[in-house]
Amino acid sequence: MKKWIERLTEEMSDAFEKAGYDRSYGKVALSNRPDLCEYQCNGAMAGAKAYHKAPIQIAGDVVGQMQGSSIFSEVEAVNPGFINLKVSPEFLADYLKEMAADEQLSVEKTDHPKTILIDYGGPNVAKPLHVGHLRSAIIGESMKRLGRYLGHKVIGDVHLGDWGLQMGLIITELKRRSPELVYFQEDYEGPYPEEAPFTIGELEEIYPAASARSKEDEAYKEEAMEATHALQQGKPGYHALWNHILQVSMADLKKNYERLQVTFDLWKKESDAQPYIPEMVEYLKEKGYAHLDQGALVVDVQEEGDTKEIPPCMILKSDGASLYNTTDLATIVERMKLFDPDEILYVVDKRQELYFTQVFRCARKAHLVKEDTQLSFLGFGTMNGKDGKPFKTRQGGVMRLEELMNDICQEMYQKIVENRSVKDENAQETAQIVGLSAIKYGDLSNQATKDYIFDVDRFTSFEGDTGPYLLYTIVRIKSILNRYVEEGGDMQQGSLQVPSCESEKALMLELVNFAPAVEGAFADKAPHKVCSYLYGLANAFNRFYHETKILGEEDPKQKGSWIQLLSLTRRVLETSIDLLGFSAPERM
RNA sequence: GUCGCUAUAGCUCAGCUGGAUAGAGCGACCGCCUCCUAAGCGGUAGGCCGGAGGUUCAAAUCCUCUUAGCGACGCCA
Repeated sequence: MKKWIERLTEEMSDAFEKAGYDRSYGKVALSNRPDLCEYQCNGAMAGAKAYHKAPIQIAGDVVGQMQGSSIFSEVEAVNPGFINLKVSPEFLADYLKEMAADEQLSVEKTDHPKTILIDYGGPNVAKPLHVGHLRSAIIGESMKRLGRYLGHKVIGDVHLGDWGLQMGLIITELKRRSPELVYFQEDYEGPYPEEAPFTIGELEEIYPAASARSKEDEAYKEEAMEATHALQQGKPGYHALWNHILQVSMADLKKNYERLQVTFDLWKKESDAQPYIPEMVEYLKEKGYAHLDQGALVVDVQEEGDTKEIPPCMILKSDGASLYNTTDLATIVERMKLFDPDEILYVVDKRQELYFTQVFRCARKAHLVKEDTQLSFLGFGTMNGKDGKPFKTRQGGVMRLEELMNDICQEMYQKIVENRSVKDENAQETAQIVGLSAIKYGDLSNQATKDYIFDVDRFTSFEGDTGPYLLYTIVRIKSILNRYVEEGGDMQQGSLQVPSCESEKALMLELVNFAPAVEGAFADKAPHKVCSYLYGLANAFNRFYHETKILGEEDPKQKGSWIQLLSLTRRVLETSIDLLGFSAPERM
């Protein structure tokens, strides 16, 4: 079905054409003066120069062609040359009926489905998730859902960091604490125990301890580097330990991501890309893409037209060791081989932008990807505390994700309990749902690319532009619809009618904007566009709600129409929050 | 130093493919629960859109310069 705004524009373009002007001037846009009109067309002013006529004259000519339009009920030319439009109520109601009948709520699936691989995890094993991982997970998850809704094949990859010095550090610290373990005995030939010699809690304590020690003790650091190397060479005892670390850590990560309603299709890790490195390096050398510079193997990525110097992309360090770049490039090779994606999207901290520019250029230059494979970067800003500095715990340490979620959900629980007169057995569960909406909406409603202030008080205050407000709106609708059914109403009955009042029409006009909001959000990699749409829709509904006694309506036709409108509103709201990555409870 | 990002109401943020009177939320103030959840709704006050030039019939939006904050800039990831 043809998009709403396209239909309006088509009607307007026809009028321009009939009046003797180019139809390209007929572009219709949402009004920025809602007090005057619903939609507007500014084409008359744009065309004034080309036709050497006063804008108002052109506007008048066009308006003259639009009498009896079935799409617009009011058309008016005003100075200096605006064309103000109001949509015909019948046309609006008909469109919404189509929308309600459409599984996809009038969002068309793309004609050109792409395979898109999104990299939006990036946690390191053995380190707990902290708030730094929050944005990547939340934004990436939303992009994944948006892409799928639009018909793309989207693959989410957590891309675990499991291959750096951190592993050597943990092994070294374990050895220091429990040298008697079989993993450290040179003459031991296995088999190694099934059970890990540590819990996730211990692991999380071991890593920071090791990291701190390595900074003070040079010999210790040396040992850790050797352990890292030995692990990478496949030393059996270390490999067995690495496996334990991975298993224990992944189980914990999965639990945490699940709580965030963030799911990955792939749990690939840096180590998976390692086998691709030797061949890739050989290829880069052989084809002449890479050369030695100051002892390191690099690929030049400077391009004409650059306003600044882009340092070469380093493939191997001067000591011959691989580094992050190597792994990232090898990961691209691996992904191309396994999934042949049309696009790889990295959702990472924006400070890595230059780095990824280098990697992308290198991959493209060396033809590690196809000519038309897009490599894209969604760089997000820092999540700051109220003081404008990176978010910390009260003690000044790094805030663990689990801790943050517990705090917020606890806060939510208090509010729910305070608000309920009757005891709600599901209060804890509801608190989790509402808490998650607060966190996710709080994050996503800000532009991804900017730093933002995560103000716990604000997000837990539940007023205004927040996740809980949206959930509250949905719960309200659910409650009315449930009662309607309880009272013997039939949800299948009833047909949308022409709006009965101004606030109802406003609500209907909001509903129509669902498709462009979703499409725009995905195209611009900007989930906050869904948020602002959602907030506008919730506002429009609440206004309508306050003016209308839905269940008390005497006229069955009118009541049935409103029920249909509520049902559609609910679907749009619930679909939208699902695209953002959270859901609504039954009651709150 | 070079390059990039940011600057909009007291606070937190939208708006930036140029259009009419720059919008929300919070906070402040004033109203609204015999009625489907008041975690709601309506209203008032609050702005040289960092500054200066320029392009244009029209600039928060585009261009140049400038100030301030943040960030990135080969052997970390």
